[in-house]
Amino acid sequence: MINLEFKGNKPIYEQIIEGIKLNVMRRYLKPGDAIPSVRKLALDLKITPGTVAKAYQELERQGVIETIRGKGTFIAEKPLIKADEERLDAVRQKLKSPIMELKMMGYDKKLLKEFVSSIYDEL
Amino acid sequence: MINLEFKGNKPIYEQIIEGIKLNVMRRYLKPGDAIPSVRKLALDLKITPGTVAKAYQELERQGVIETIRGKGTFIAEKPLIKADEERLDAVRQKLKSPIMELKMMGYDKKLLKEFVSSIYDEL
Amino acid sequence: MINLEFKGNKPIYEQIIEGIKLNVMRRYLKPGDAIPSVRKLALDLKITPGTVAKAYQELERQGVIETIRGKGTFIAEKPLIKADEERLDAVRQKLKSPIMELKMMGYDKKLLKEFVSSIYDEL
Amino acid sequence: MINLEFKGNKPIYEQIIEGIKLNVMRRYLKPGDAIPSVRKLALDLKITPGTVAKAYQELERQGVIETIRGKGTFIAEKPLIKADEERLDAVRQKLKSPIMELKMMGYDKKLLKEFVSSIYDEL
DNA sequence: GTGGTCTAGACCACG
DNA sequence: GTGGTCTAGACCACT
Repeated sequence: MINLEFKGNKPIYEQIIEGIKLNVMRRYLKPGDAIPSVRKLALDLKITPGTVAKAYQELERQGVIETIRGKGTFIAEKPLIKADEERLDAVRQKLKSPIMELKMMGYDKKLLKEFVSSIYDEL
Repeated sequence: MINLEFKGNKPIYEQIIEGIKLNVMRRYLKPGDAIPSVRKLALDLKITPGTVAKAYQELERQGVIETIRGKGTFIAEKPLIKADEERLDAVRQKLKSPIMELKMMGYDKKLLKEFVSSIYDEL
Repeated sequence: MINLEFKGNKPIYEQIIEGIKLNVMRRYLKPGDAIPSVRKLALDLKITPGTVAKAYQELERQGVIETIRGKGTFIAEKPLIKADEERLDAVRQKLKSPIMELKMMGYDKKLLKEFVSSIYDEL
Repeated sequence: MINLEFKGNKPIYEQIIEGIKLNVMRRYLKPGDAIPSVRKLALDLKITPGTVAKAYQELERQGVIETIRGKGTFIAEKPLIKADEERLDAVRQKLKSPIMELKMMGYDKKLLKEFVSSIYDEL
């Protein structure tokens, strides 16, 4: 369900966050669905529970999942993230540097659009 | 010439790298131009020379600048970064996560393209 | 495991790089094997961790080793260096001057080949 | 007569040394021939006289050239370098690291020999 | 003057 | 525990 890449700089817990989000976007996980417990997912992914817990905390903070004490963890009713100004700006910052690299590689606006489109479709 | 953000978690040396690239893209720095010496830029930015040196070394590795022993550092004749497959893949990975966030916010492909276009134009 | 020569003018971090490569070539270190942590190797070699870190980063850039965040550093699955044109040209440049010296000493092609063969076998 | 490469790590004075030696090996400069004065060569190469002086000093130390006070500098009668143990060992050391890189690139002994042969022929 | 290397410490995020 | 980053100094070779 989630593929981890241990080499590379991306923190494991962030990969879990994105993995869950990907499952939501692809409708493999729907609002109300249960997701594995911290312990179970940790076992499946062969990592320590602390790392999974960190990911779940962040997902809950973002409103993607909800934990119900004694019952488990579930996909939120509206797992969409609100596009508020602050969040958009953060995304803008994250996009800035790779787009700059593409520009340095000689990519014009058209090529850039195609490039991001192809990534969008893969999700 | 270069603005540093000490708060964020982006390493200072990376901010220097992007700052120089930005100056190159905006044609404030042209091929053959000298850039500030390691020590001078360190003084200007109020950081240690080692941090600037690290940034310059990475820029040289990428072919953006060239250092001439005992003389200084200069913008390369062709400060373009080679668009080899490996590098493109790295950029792809970097773009993936913010694009995913936009998708989670409900952005469709058209909005995404507009968004990245506006960032591209700012550079 | 690694012998350092502090007198010579060869940077310590380069000696570490070559030392690791030597261990890989001689199969003392195999793909997947862990190599000493930055701190441990620094203690062993009686140098500062920063110097070891610099060596490890360059080795990773060359694809010889891989670091896993929070876990350690390991020999890559395929610790071969890619023989792209750029790298071959760099090696060519490095070989040029010592070969010229041999020629000045009266070495002909046959002797030269024997000489480099004997070095190759030592590795 | 001598081509300098300002970018790249090789010191200018070493490039001069090798340049003179190359001219000797190719018989463009023969024993007894005069070579340019420090000042003239410095002007030609557009560098400072100190750098040329450093190169000439080293060449004289190696017995390749001879300075006659008030008359100028000349190619020695026997500009061959003696192949003593010490010097051979130094060359061996210099060859070691690039040969190791070739081995890491997958070069076998046969390929290595061809590689050095081609360099030898270029000189 | 220049950049390159190294030391001896420190703090941080990650697992 | 791990590696990554940064500081505040120092010494070196080169031009």
